Amino acid sequence: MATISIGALAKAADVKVPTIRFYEQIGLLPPAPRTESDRRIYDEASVRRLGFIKRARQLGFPVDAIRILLDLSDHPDRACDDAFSLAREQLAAVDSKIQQLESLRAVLGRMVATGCDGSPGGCRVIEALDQAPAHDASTPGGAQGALDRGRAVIADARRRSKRSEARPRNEDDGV
Amino acid sequence: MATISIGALAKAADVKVPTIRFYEQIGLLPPAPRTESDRRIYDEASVRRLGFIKRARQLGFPVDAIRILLDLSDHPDRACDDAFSLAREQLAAVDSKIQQLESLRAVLGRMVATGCDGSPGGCRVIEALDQAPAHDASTPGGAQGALDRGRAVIADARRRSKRSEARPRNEDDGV
DNA sequence: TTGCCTCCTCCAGTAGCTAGAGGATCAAGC
DNA sequence: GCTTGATCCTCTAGCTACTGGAGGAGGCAA
Repeated sequence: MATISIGALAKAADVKVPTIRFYEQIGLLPPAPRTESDRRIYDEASVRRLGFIKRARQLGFPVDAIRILLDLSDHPDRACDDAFSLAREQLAAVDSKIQQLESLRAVLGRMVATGCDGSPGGCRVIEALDQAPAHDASTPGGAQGALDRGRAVIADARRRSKRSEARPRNEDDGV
Repeated sequence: MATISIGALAKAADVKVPTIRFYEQIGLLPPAPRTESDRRIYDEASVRRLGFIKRARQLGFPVDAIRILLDLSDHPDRACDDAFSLAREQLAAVDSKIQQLESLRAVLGRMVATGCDGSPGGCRVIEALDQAPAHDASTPGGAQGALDRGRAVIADARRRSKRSEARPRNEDDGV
């Protein structure tokens, strides 16, 4: 049977050598048989398996999911419900990431679109970060809520400090 | 001046306590002054600064970018070109991430849409991962190229092994 | 005083690799 | 046979941006 080295496998599957060792370490790839001089040897099946892993990673499947997918791939007789629910989950995760990123893009787009007039103290980007809630369509009680909470906490502290002294030690006094 | 504890600051800015210490550690927040019993004390400015950081993080700015943004925010007299190019870069990064995710979604969508007929050995998800290039519109010489490379490397190894013996030691022989 | 809460520092862990140190082995050319 | 450069080995640490826990000290109300 034709065997190849780890470097050749890396080239064949377009994956870095340390990544292959890493996959072996975390159990995605089985421990490779070794030569007498302790070098890993692989074959065609290894290329296929590593390719499988790489494609799954490209699709964003987390390692734990890939473990299950590999297991299912090794046992094609089993029902494939698990594979389908993993794919569905992954699809849902990708969908929600896209939505999040699109609302980010809207905010960033507005920031950038307002333009920079070069006037001192008038940077829209900084201004936006200073004041605006970043995006809270999805987070009830989000940024604005945080601002309110902030003010409430500070006011509270102010009230308390009138009654009992806080005795702060700041950077001025010695060290 | 009203001062608050780290816990109160955390609540005010809706950030976890260890995160605040972490931000201090990496220099996003200045070292907080301490009480006599070594507890950190904060004020309204801290709430604003932490809010600034939080909003920037929500927009996906990396920490290094936030460092620059904070610096610009501290010196409003400076030109804000840097802030704008950071925002533009971030917008571009978000855009490209969205594009990548959308092509992923297409592949995953096809996987899921073909449905599972429950027949053994016929799982479309596994099949797709086994064979199909995941998505290589953006990567010239991507998955298909890798398959070809794989075959070439294996063929090469086969040829070589005919000439010089490879003497592999596999799991069977002792140990 | 008791008990609970918050705070402190330090360390380890998360995901998925990637890079480097320091050393062994291999293949090719002379 | 010897040298040279490529490749391989293990082990460790680093990356991002936090998060959680251990073990101990301080603060506050009843």
